[in-house]
Amino acid sequence: MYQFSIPVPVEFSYDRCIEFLLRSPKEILHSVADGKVYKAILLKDFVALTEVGFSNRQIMVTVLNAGPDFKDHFIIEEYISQWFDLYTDLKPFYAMAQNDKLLSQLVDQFYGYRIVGQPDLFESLAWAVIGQQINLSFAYTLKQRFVESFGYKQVAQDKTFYLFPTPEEVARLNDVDLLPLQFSKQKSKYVVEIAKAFVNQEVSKESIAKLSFEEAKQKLMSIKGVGNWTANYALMKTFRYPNAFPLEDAGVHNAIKNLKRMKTKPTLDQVSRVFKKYKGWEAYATLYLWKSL
DNA sequence: CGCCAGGTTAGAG
DNA sequence: CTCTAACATGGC
Repeated sequence: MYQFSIPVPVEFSYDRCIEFLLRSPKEILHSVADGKVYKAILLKDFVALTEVGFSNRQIMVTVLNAGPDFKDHFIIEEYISQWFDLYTDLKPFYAMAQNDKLLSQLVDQFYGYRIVGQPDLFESLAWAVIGQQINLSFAYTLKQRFVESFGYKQVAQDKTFYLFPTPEEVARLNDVDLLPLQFSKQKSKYVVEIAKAFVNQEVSKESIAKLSFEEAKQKLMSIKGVGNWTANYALMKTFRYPNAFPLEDAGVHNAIKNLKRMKTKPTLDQVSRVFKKYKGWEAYATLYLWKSL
């Protein structure tokens, strides 16, 4: 095995991020045991089976199936840094949120909680589409079936590691494959459309990373099935824009309704008005509002 | 049984 | 540009 560590910012709580990783028992792309996370990470010609722990303010990484001469550890370091959003400086966000009625208590209570994301763009978009307009529990059921059916599986050291299906694999699918998993026709079509966009090289993480925020959003929304909510979800979870904002998100609406003790959910216009205060930090405001639910 | 869920699209006004 | 119906199925 091969071990290395990653230092973390002061404003980082490993425990809060683990809480998020534990939010569904049906999660299949990682497992948590004894405070450690187990996840398969795809490199160019190697599936790294990693164990992630935390001590002395450092993320401790063990690549279970690599030798001491392992050369690609920096790729895994980059992946994990993106996964836990270690590059974002949260000081300005906390300074703003401390004085905000809706957020002050939340940022105090969940200090150091970061947007645990998806460094893989296809996974991010496909997962967002899977979660469109259905409850989270059912969304995890669909994801579990999808990954078990079309993803990569490897068992090692008593644990099962899965990789999300690749665009190449998903581009070959259609209704006949996905309807039995209880995807709707619409969801099935969208997921395959997205996969094809990757295979056609119409979109890729690298090419979209070069664009501006607005251009990236438009590019993502040009894919059928990717609307404003999904595009912003990916901009937040994959590209790490702190100003990405899924305006239509039902969770955000419910959080505002609860915190402001409203009788009904706010209109999109009211949500926009609330978020005016969070300009530049919409993604993190969203995260902490979600956490309030 | 009814309402809602981490929405999107196409079409009408 | 904004509003609406249709999509579609489980969770509670």
